[in-house]
Formats: sequence, structure tokens, C-alpha cells
Amino acid sequence: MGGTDVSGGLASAGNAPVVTRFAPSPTGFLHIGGARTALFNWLYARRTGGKFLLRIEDTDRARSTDAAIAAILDGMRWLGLDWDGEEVYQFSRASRHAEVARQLVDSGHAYPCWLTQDELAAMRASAQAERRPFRIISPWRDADPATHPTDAAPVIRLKAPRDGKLTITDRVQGEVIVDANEIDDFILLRGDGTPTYMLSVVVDDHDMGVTHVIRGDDHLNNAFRQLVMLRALDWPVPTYAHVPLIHGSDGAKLSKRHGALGVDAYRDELGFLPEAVNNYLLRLGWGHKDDEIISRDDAISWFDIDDVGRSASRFDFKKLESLNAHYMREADDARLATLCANHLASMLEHPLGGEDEALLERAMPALKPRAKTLIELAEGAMFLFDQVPLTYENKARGQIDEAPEDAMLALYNGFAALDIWSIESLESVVRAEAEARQIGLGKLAGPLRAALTGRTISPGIFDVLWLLGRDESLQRINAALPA
RNA sequence: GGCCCCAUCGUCUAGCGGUUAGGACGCGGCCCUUUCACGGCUGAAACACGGGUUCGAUUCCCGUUGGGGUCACCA
Repeated sequence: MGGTDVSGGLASAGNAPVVTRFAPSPTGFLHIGGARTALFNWLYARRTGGKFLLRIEDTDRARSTDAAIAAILDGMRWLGLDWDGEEVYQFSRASRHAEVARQLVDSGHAYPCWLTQDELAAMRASAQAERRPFRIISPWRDADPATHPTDAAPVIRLKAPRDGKLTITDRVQGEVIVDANEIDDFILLRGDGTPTYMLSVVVDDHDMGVTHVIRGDDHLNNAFRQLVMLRALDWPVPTYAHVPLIHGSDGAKLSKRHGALGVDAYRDELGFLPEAVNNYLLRLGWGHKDDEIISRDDAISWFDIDDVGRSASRFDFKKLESLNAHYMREADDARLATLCANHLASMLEHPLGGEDEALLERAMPALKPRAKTLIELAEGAMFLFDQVPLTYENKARGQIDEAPEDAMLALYNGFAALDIWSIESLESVVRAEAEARQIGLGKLAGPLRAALTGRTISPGIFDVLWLLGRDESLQRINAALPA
């Protein structure tokens, strides 16, 4: 084959139903970039009425862990990215991969190689010294089988073409052409007989009937290696779509400092809602007119891989937060109360009861417009669970000290005399007091807020009084009265 | 370094030869207002540079610069 043009892309896709897949390696959590790749695959499959498969690439036995597998599946479920059928564990298919490797050797497309690590290092060093690009040229490529050693286990290398061009028609990157001699004789089977990633993906994607490979841009180079293998096997070439990577806010590769955290961290430590994360990820590298808030249904009907941008994008926490704030405002109060209670429990270091959660739900309309994340939501709700004596912030202490003469006592008496503890009745007491004193409402609300919450920032003061209830409110005001 | 990819406000993006270059986040101002938010209005803010092609380039082509990816018996 070498020498002729080979191409991937649309031609081989035909009209067969779409099958996409997400293939993470379980060496860590499901990071945000992987989540976006999964989302795009999921969206495209749902959009076309096809299938979305999940394959765990656990062929690296040393680095793969059950904990990582669990974290990935958990993250996928949290984001609502359901996959069709059972997930496939790549390692369990090792014998099938080896079988294909042998088939490749038999057909003359691959060969055993006894090059040692030391020899490889030496070749690499001399290439470096002569300032020429390093490419593995194995002396075993065309060696006479009669000369094959029998005292050492060889690796199996693919016999890559030495000339010609390779073309991939990528749905995102367009037509990408590379010289075949850029592809070296990469390893299919290791010395211990286990398959490498390059072999496994090709075999699994083929066996699983994958029609569209949507993955990170960092795999574009691999696509050419896989293309070579596909031709050797005479298997159809899937449609490729290599989506640009996500960078940190400084343009460098996404690191932990930037947000390359597991999606579990976005949920547990950062307090984001899955719909916000999905919406944010969707808009990173893809757009639909001026739309920013995009429902899942709209995403499914609008998404197309052809519309994915070609340039990398930077991760922006502020925008994610703003989206999260939006979705929190729209979220059901009972749901938010439960979510908030979980965070509160760890902040308060004790579990919250059903009554506490009911209180949170009642407080939610006042709380949620003031928070961008569930963490902020929980912080804003803290005052509800404080106990006398409150710890006053400095500025709050100051407001209490500067309260108009006897105002707090007057309010205390006014509240205490109330028959009905309602927002309206509470408000009329404070307004009447302010009018009697010819002062603005703020002059009373400030100290009152400080006494009730220990802070200078809180929901509307009447909401606070109402939520706290008569007993707790009076207690807190009393505790703030001058001695 | 070789190969490959990319380039519109600070950021995410719309644009697909002729637009006052639009939206969102963030930032400033105003309004609302008991604080903080929410909400409404509003302002500043971009086509990296140089050549072409064209009557006309943000848009097409080439180059420069800048950024990114990849060069493993990892995936």
C-alpha cells in the first residue's frame, strides 16, 4: 500500500447509523476536558438518533484504578451523559487485540522487533547530535525470519509506509495532510504480549462499530497512525472530529490550578450545578447565534460537530459562575435546599435535620439570588443556624453600637407585641419606628441586620426576621441590646 | 527542533466579500433599593502584522509573528 493516498472522513461513514464513543483511561478523575469531549459525543449521538458508547481504556494496568473508574462513571451520571449498553473494559479484550496483531504480522503489515531500550536511546541520541529528526528504523523490519533470536521476547511493530501522503478529512480541523514518512513503526504489542493503546483503539472502535471518533485535538497525530493500521487491516475509516483543547486562563495547558479538576470537585468543592457545567462546556468552542442559556433539548437539536470551532479556548470560572447563578435562580427550591444542606452539614460539622431543610427551602427565594455557587448559598444560609451569642463581624458590631438611641429596644418591644409574625406586620413595625424618629429605614435596618445575623450583608431584613421566627429573633435582638 | 493545528473586545463567541462588526461573562456609570444581590438601562473594549486576489476584505490565498498539540514497550 505505501505510496498511495489513503483518506478517512465522510466517504466511509455512509448512511449507517451514528455510533460515537467516549473512551477515557481510568488513571484519574473525569476532568473537565474529558467531560466536554463526552458531552460532544453524547450530543452528536442523541442529535442523530445514534448510539453513544462508553469504553474504559484500562490497558495500562499499573495506572488504572477502580476508584478512577467509579469517579468517571459517577461524573458521567452527574452530568446526565447516559451511555448506551454496558461500558466496555478494554483490558478484557486484550486477547482479541493480540489476535489482530498476529493477523497483521501474518499479512506482512507488522513484524517482530528485538530492538532494546538501550539501542533505541542510542539511536535517539545520535539523531539529536546530528540535529536530524528521530525516526525509528528497525533493522528487524525486513530481517530474514531465520535470523530471529529465540532467547528474547520481541515487540510487534507496524510496518508503516515509507512514502506517499496520508490524508484525514476531519469534521473539525478540515483536511489534514501529512507525509507518510512522519509515521514510524510504532508498537502494537509490547514485549509482554499486551496491546498498546494504538492497537486497542483501532480494534475496539472497529469491533464496536464506532462511526464517529470525536476526541481531543491531542489525538490528531494518532489518527494518522490509526489510519495506517486501518488500511493494513482493510477496515473502514471512521469519521474523525478532533476538538480543540481547553486551556487555562493564561493560555497554557489546563492544569489543576486552572480548573483541570475532576467534575466531582466542581460538584462537591466548588458547588456547581450539572446543568451549568454542561451549558458552559457546550459554549466552549461551540456557539449558536447569540444564544447563551441553552436547554438540553435545544442543545440536542442544534449541536453539530461541523460547528465546533478550530481554536483552543480558555477556561473562565467567572462565566461558569454566572451561568451557575442563573441555573440556581431557576432551580427548584426543594432541590436547592437539599443540595445546600449537604454543604452546610460539612461546614457546620453536623448533619441537618428535616426541619432544617424545610427552613432552607423557605429561605431559598431570599437566598438564591445572592449566590453564584452552592458554596456561597450555604454561606449565605449560615446565619439561620447560628445561636446566641452570635459572633459579630467588626462592621456589624459597629452598626449595633451606632444604632439610634433606644431604637433596638423599641423594635424589640414592637416585635414582641405582634400577634402575627409575618413579613407585612414586621415591616410595619420597623417603618412606623423609622417614621416616628424621622429617619430612613436603613438607619434601623442596619443595626437590626447586624444583631440578627452578625453581618452587614444578608437577605432583606423582614425576610430574615420572618425566617428566624419570633423566639430566635427576639433572643438575638435582646442579646445585642446595650447592657 | 521536526511535523501538525490555531488566530474577532481581557475571556467565550456571532459573522460565512459590502454590517454603525452583534451577544454573553468580566469591568465602569445610572436606575431600583433596608445591606448585599437580583433586575433594568448604559459606557469603555476586538477583526495580530505584511503581502496578494477582488470594484470591495474581518471574511479567500501566501508569508511573518504569536499561541497550542505531538514526537514512549502512557493513553
